[in-house]
Amino acid sequence: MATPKKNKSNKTKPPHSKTSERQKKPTRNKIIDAAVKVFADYPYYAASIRMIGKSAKIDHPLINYYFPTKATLFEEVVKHVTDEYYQANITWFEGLEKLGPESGFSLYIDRFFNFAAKHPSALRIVALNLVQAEEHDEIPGYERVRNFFEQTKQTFKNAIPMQGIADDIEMFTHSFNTLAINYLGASTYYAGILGLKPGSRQYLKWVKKTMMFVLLPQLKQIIIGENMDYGLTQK
Amino acid sequence: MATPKKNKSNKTKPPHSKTSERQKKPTRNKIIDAAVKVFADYPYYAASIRMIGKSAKIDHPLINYYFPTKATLFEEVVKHVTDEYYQANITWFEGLEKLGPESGFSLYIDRFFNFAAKHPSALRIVALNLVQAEEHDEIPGYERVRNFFEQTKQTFKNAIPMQGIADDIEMFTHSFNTLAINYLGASTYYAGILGLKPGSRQYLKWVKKTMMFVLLPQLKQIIIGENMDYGLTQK
DNA sequence: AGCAGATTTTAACGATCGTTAAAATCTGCT
DNA sequence: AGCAGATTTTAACGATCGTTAAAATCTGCT
Repeated sequence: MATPKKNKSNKTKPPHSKTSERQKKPTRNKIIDAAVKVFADYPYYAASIRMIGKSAKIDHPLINYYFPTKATLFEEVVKHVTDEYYQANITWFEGLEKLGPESGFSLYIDRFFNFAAKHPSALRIVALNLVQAEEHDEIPGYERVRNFFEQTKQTFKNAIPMQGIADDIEMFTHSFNTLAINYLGASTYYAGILGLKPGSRQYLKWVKKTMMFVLLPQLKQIIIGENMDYGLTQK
Repeated sequence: MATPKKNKSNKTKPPHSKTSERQKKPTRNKIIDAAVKVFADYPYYAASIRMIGKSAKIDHPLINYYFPTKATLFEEVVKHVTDEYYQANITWFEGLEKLGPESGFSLYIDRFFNFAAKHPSALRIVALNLVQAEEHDEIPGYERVRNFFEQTKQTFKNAIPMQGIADDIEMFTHSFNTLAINYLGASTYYAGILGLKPGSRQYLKWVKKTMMFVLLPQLKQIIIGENMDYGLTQK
């Protein structure tokens, strides 16, 4: 079997077409885009190469021409969506340091939700593949799913000046991520039990209200270093 | 195909054997037990009848004799583990009303963790099957998974006298459940990113600390009806 | 002992899966 | 025009899936 030409080093540009550069969409990109959608709907083992082929409107063996195995494709997809998320996440912090905890947190959530509405796949893919059997082999791209939390924690630490102790910051970011992944990545479930539609303004409003209700006090504690002592100090 | 004898109405007791009643374990129970384990490790579509047969040490078509379809078996499993959880959850509240929010919450979590250590399947099965594709058919037992949150909310409301408004209680229980399902039902993931072992004392200590760190202030607010005003009041 | 029904085993079905091989077609260059 | 290599299509593979049918075995009763 011939291997596909690596079109990185020898960039054979299309003669600067008027339509957007992204418009010139080679097959490989079509496959990635379709795979992102399918893997956002089905966990790794339930998603199939044939589903992706159908979604991309190509014959499914063509996928193996660009990605030798299903595992390779999934890794590429996880890399794609988590990188996208990682880059966006950095921008959500811009200017927040001037705002104080409450309005800063509020604006951060707004930016976050705005991204999630446009790119729902990242959180869904993480949510779908986060739970793993203890005794069995890992899913191919699982290392990247695992890094997801660590990345956001670092971005948070770098962006916001904090006096809180490291443990508190870790507890905060893990809980924020967990709630975000569930409420946005599994919105069908949570909206369902609330009697709302997953993408509706009402539901997103509830999620924001809930995340601020639950996490704002702890955020204040971390940022300003106050010890409000909710009865947690042990000594 | 013959249908299995319903051994509910005509209880053909074994002649009160010395060994425990549960010891007399007909095939049906062996299948349920094996299915609980397999469905706690693999999401619905990834788990197979053959895995369950192997785990129960029976030939796999025998499963179809007791459960006509995989869907029927899964529903039975979800019913089994959520009922078990529901019954246990009620007992965890016993005596808490005398204790005040902090020590009460602490004791509740201890009881909860104790149960989760002995019966890890319920939370794992919920965690594994909670995320659903938006456009496609539901998993067979999904209605019961969905009811899971509603049940615990009602138990909480009945057990603890509260002055908090309904919205606050809903935000609290949903967030508690979400964190509990993730931290205990997907412990492999979270323990992994913390560098701890999923079932270790250290990890469980971290989870408890985190849940109290995040949720105790809100619990106090709900129970005693105080309005501590973390900057959330809007009017 | 012999029967009837319950239970278990064995074999096989059609469907779907990821992957491979080979043929067919397209593309850019001489 | 004709070639070489890249890309796409077609057909098929072995493996696994849930389910069914039929035979084999077990169980309790007369």
